Amino acid sequence: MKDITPQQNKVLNCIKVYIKGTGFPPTRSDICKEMGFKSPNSAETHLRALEKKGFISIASGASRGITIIGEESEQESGSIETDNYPIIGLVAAGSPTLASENIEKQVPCPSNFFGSSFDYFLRVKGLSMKDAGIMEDDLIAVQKTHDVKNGDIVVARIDDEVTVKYFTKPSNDKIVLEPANDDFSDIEVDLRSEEFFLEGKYIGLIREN
Amino acid sequence: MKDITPQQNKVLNCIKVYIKGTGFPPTRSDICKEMGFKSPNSAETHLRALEKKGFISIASGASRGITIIGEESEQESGSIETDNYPIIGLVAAGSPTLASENIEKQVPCPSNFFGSSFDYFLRVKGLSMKDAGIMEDDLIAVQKTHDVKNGDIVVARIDDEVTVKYFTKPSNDKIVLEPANDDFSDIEVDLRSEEFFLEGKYIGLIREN
DNA sequence: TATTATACTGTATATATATTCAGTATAATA
DNA sequence: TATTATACTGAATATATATACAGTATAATA
Repeated sequence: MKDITPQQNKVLNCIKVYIKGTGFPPTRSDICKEMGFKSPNSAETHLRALEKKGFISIASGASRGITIIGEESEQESGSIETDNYPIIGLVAAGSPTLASENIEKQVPCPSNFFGSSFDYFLRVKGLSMKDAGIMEDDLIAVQKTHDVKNGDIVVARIDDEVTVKYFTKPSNDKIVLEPANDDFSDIEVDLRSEEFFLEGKYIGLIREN
Repeated sequence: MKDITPQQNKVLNCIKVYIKGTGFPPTRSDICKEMGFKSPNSAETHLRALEKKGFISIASGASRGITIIGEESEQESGSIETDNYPIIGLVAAGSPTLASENIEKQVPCPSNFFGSSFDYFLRVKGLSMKDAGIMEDDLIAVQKTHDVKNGDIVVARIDDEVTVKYFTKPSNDKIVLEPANDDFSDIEVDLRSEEFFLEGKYIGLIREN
């Protein structure tokens, strides 16, 4: 990061203030108004200088395409590593992808909250794991992994159907998914004929009341 | 804040994800690409609906003039209001005091994690609330309050015994504490003869596996 | 001394973008 | 039944905006 000049610093600051105030970056013209410039090119050259020095990035062709770089780590002393984790709706059919249209919202959560790391929250539908204390609309923290043991609670996909169950693999070509509710029956998967995909492992649970 | 439709929620999230990724809001066209729309007017009408319902504001005439409303903490890059909350062991006898000898450990947690604010975590002992999905060793977030309604799950103390149960107050001098497990019976408290203290209200739950 | 970076004004323009208008269709509501 | 909200396609357009080009001027390098 090269040295910033006082004037460039003013411009950079004016951009930050603008974003804080409006939620989106300024145009060249906006910067002119804020700084008192009379030509949009004044803003342009400052932006290019700031870009060259690594303080901002400019999306080519896009309007208001200014991104402030390196402002993530403004953490106070003693603050904890917090990340945003997406909540994904457990749709009956289809993979719980991280595509934006499936994301209910992002929630902040300390990354080591459940001991093990995890990748996303899945909103539970149905009561098939009721006796394990997993209720409808609970959020389960899911770690994307294939490393599961017998007895683990897993998120699995069978023929586009996503489900949360106890995992057991009694033989090499067979997997049994066991619910924790007498009203439901075991799901037996023959790996020779059926498609089975392990989405991940249950790490922890959150219930918002 | 009126009800949001699932599709509008998807659009709102797509905007949030876009801002998170780029640092500036999307254009109508950007939203179309993300959502798979073929007409910019699809994005436009969704934006106007979201604006009408108070989820966003739209700056007239400005490009990318979308501001997410009511997400202040997430707006500021990275820093989320995180507090340390004590975990208190639910000992059979005695009040769940915040005295240091009762504090198992402090856990970091965003202060608005469960919607409502809360004061401490209580580690659950026993299975009396099993059918409500509250299992042994779960952590329940407790808000110190006396403002409870019939049907709320509360943390109560009767003669030095602390318990978690459903709360009902059928008459002015009687309180019934109902377990969520057929193996346990209701606790009826006669306020004229017995000591009853309401420690707080159940706000949410965390399970570390 | 020539070159480069800084710091501007002023004009021009291609295009990125918001926004309106005209439709179609479905479900919910009054 | 008429109306409103939702959920889209498709086309058209005024303007908001990035960006290039032509200058001027000063200070700091090499």
